[in-house]
Order: sequence, then structure tokens, then C-alpha cells
Amino acid sequence: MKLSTRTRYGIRAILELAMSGNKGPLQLKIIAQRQDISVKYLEQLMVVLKAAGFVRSVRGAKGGYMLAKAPDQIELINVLHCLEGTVTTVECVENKDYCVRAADCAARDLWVKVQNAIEDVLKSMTLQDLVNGTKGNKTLNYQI
Amino acid sequence: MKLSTRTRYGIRAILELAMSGNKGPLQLKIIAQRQDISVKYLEQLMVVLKAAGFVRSVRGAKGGYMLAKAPDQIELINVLHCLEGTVTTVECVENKDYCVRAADCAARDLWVKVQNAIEDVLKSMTLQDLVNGTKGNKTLNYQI
DNA sequence: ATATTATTCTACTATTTTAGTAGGAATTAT
DNA sequence: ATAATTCCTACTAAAATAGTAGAATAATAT
Repeated sequence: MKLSTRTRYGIRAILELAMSGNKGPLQLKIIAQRQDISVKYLEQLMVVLKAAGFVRSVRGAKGGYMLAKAPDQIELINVLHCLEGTVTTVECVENKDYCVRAADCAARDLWVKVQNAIEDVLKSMTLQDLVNGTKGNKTLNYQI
Repeated sequence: MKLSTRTRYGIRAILELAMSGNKGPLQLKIIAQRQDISVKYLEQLMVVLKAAGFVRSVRGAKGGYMLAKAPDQIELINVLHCLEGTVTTVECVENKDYCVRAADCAARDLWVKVQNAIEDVLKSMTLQDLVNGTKGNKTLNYQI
């Protein structure tokens, strides 16, 4: 049960934006270099994050990406849903019709518990919390 | 972030064994039929569950599988580890050396939190809890 | 003994998902 | 104009997943 690189890279990229402050747009080239991710692959992830409204972009020379909202307005559960699709353990948890046994399935009860535990963590945290949590206690002066 | 069918089928299979009581061995054919799983695929999963000591088997006619321990002695965290490999979100959570950034990675901090949440649920539950939890409140008279 | 039932073992294969590459078009600053 | 950068579409390689196939082994029933 591993997270995809999409999600891992995506979170790291949006974290770079959060930690870069509001010193103008940050280029994918820079993010890719700092996080050791292929620029071309990162491009595709950013399109998704942009469509979902987490980041915005400036095209052309000196362009790049920046957060579209303040970090404390970006809930991690939403970012995860955007990158990972469903953060669901098995199909039937969200979609009871998926399996005829769902109504009385002890296994499903377990997956519901697990999924709720995951979502509770993610619902309780914003991007700002992640930034605050870094060991170096990096300050972030982000203004919208 | 989906669970593999290995894990889903495996849990359902071991649940069938738990719910069948101790009326002698249960054949894979029966489990496969009840749970709508390929017998041949199920065979492979049972080998794994057997090697890990959760079930034991009787070969030949009237043979089949049964639990190797009482259901309240079977912790779900262990079953999951057995079927799913690591129940880890990303490699670096268990293996800090995997990534040079691990020591000061805000993203990793998040995955650690998520993984702990998952494991806390699984550590707190045994197979017996799952059986008790079924809506019909099926009784289970299992004796070792 | 023989036939039947069932697990065990090894290997192969098809499908799907994931991860990444490629190339060029559009846009903007200098 | 030129260079830098995002944007867009399509393709491809690799890995993981899910399953199939067939024969060997063991126990039971007749």
C-alpha cells in the first residue's frame, strides 16, 4: 500500500512553493532540481494542482508557479484527493454498490476504520502545519 | 492508495475460516465460491498465510484449511504485514536512509503521521473483533 | 488397491498501473 | 528578435498486479 510518486512529488513540490515565500514565481526547473524530480514529469503534476486551485502560474520568462492561497487555507486532505484520486483503501468503502456483500461485510468494516483514520489525520492538517513542522522551524512569510 | 486484492481476498478468506467455527477443515473451493475468488489465486494466498502461522491445512479428501490460533490471538496488523508486505505509505518512513532529505523532510513527517494512524487501528484489532463486529452479530464458537 | 478429493509447487501470461520521455506550441520578459 | 518558461498532447518503458495452467503429493473412502 504505497503512495504513488505523483502524490509524493506533488506534495514536495507544493511544499517547496510554500517554503519559498512570496518572492515571485518559482520555476519548475528549480523545484525539480531541489527535489530531484524530472521537470517533464513535474509539469504534469502541476497542471493537476493548478486545475484544482492550489497553485497558479505565470508563463514566459521569469515565470513559474506560486501558491494560489495562503498555506493555512490549503487542507492536505484536498491536496491528496487531487493527486492520488481517492485516498481510499478499497472501492467498496466509498461505493457500497460495488459489492453485494458490502452491507454485512466484516472486512469492509475494517477498511472503513482504516480509511477514517487516514482521513482524520489529513483533515486536521494544512500545508502551513507541514511547514511549521519542519525540524529547522523555517519561517514562512507568505502573503496572498 | 488502494489495497491489493491479495490483502482483500486474504482477509476475507481468513474471516471465512474464523466464522466457520471449528467444524473441521474448510475447503478452498468453498471459500472461493462464497467470496467469489478464483480458487487458484486463493491457493497462493493461503500458502502465505500458512507460512506465517495464521492457518494450518489438512491435505487430501475432506481436507482444507482452518485457523492455527484462536481468532483473538490473531492481530490484524500482523495479517496485513503478511499479505501486503509493508503497510507503509512511502519507503522513507521505515527506511530513513532511503532518501538524503529524510531527516528534515516535512513531507516525510506527514507520511509518518498517516502511517501511524493506520497502524494504530490495525494494532488495536484482532480477527475476533472483526467477527464480533459483523452486523448480524454472528456467534463464533472457536476452540483451538 | 484404486479412485477421488484436496492441498502443494512451479512456472507462465495477460492486464493494468505507474512513471517517465518527447516534441512542439503558446506566452512573456528582456 | 531571443531566450525562458509554462502548456498541451501523445507516446513508451517498466513494474506490479492478478490471474491461469498443469502436474505432484497426500489423505480418505470405497
